[in-house]
Amino acid sequence: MTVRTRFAPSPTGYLHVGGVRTALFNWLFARRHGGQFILRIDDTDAARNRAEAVLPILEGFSWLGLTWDEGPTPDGSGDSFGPHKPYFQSQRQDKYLAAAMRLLQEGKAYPDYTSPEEQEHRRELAQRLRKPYVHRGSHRDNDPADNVRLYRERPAPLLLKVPEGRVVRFHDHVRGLVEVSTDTIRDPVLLRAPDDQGHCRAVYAFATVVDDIDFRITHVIRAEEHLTNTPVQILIYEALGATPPEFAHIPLVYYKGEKMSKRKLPPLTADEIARLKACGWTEEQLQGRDDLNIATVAYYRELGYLPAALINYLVRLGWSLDDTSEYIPLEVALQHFSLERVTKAPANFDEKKLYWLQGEYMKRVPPEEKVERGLPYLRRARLVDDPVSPAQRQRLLQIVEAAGERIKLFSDLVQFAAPLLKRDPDYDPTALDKALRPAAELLQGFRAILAQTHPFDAPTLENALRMFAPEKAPHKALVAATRVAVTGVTVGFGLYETLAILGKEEVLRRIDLALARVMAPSAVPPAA
RNA sequence: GGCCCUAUCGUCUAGUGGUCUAGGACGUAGCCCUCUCAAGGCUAAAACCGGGGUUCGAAUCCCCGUAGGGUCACCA
Repeated sequence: MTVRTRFAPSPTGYLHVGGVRTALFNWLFARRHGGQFILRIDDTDAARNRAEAVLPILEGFSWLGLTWDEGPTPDGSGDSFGPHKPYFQSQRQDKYLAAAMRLLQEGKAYPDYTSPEEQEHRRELAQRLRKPYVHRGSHRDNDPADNVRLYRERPAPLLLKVPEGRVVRFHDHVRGLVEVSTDTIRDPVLLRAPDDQGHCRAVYAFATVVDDIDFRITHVIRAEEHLTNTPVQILIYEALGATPPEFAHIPLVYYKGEKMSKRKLPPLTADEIARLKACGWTEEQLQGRDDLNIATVAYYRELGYLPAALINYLVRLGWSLDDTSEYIPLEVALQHFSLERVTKAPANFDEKKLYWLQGEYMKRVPPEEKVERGLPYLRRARLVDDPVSPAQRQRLLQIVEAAGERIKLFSDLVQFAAPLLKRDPDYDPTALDKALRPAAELLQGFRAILAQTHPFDAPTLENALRMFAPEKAPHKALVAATRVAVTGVTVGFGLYETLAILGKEEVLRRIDLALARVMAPSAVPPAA
């Protein structure tokens, strides 16, 4: 039997990194065993059933390269592809209904007419007696035929009849043997009470089992929060006469010691907002993007992370290849992934480590690609024309090559290119004061040398500067002063490369500009 | 509260009774390299939750605590 796994997100409008990790484990497991990975949209809850909320999830998967063999079409139109379509639960209600009716006729399910007030009352009573409340509905022991008739006349929540006095056992691939007494399991709701249109829609726990049987899912790999759900589902499998799949419950992803929840998304810190702004976003634009968040895939995509780095980070979160490997490209993970090496304890999401891995992957990206993928950020920051001229592209390539490993994120291109692409440098007052002013005369002297330098390339320039200021201290001072003069700031990639890229004319112009600022400070009266 | 799960450096992890004076990585600190910043090199600080067993021997097995978490929906 070929392995078939699935990931079943509900359409929330964004892709959560915790969800991606779960999906990734499913994907890896299926691919490793030459099986299929299926995507299904769990939208049984009408309130969450928004077509436009599916697309960001599909786009996220496509961006990450996690391809699915069956499921929704990638365009988010609501269509599906694959032998068991449709793959939207909202489009499969007839199947749930049919399955539920079968259980009703067989006496394995029954309508429950217990009022919510009565249920609440019983719950309170049980609480007072310090006993767990295990709900059993009103018509549990009726004759099945009577129940069928009754249900037709007066629909109500349809409940599964949980067998009493039994122990449900299953072997979890991560947790080991799990055992639960059925006496602690309430009769679960299969079908809801009729809604305004009279439809009795399936509840997730039921729909998921019907679908997993239908789709021939062999391994259910999901987050640990579903662990206590599993015995109930096994009971549903049994009632439906199906063999339950294998289960593996992987630990949750935490953030700062708490579950990285879809509901309570941590707000962006000032630092994170600043990083987004550095990508060219404005405050107003960010207001409307509540999907940009340390917990969403969109956030990392926006900042200019590589999908491969995110994938590598996520696969290492709760799984290890061996005792030393950290850099684990997808192909390698694919060859070695096993559920046996999945950890049991929850894992904290560490942005710093993700950032480091990103750097490792970025080292292997060719300069041309860095330019290409940095372009959207440059456009947003209005640093390049659209479309980019060949000359501009050439200059960007020089910048990328000079910046080298300093470019960790594609969005970093903005910060390295901006000082060179802007008309005039934005002079940082502190830098001007500290680095330029004390070395102004030195710089003036060096300016004359620069005017004579031929050719205006990095090695020649370095030579020229070293000849002009051979002593260590003046050398350092001159480098700092020149850097501030031509870029406005104290940090950046190699000075000689910077000068060469700028070209002689522009360098001289900028030096004059800077010198004018510091040479005539007395002319500017202090602000009143 | 009931049921269930988990527990090694700040963080991610290796470790499946002796090779553990516990290994790797991120992060942190220091030094080196150096025109600043990155990158790189070297070094350092840093952990087996507590208590009982079992055993010649326990991070590893068992029990009890403790702490954290999940779940108890006509949410998924």
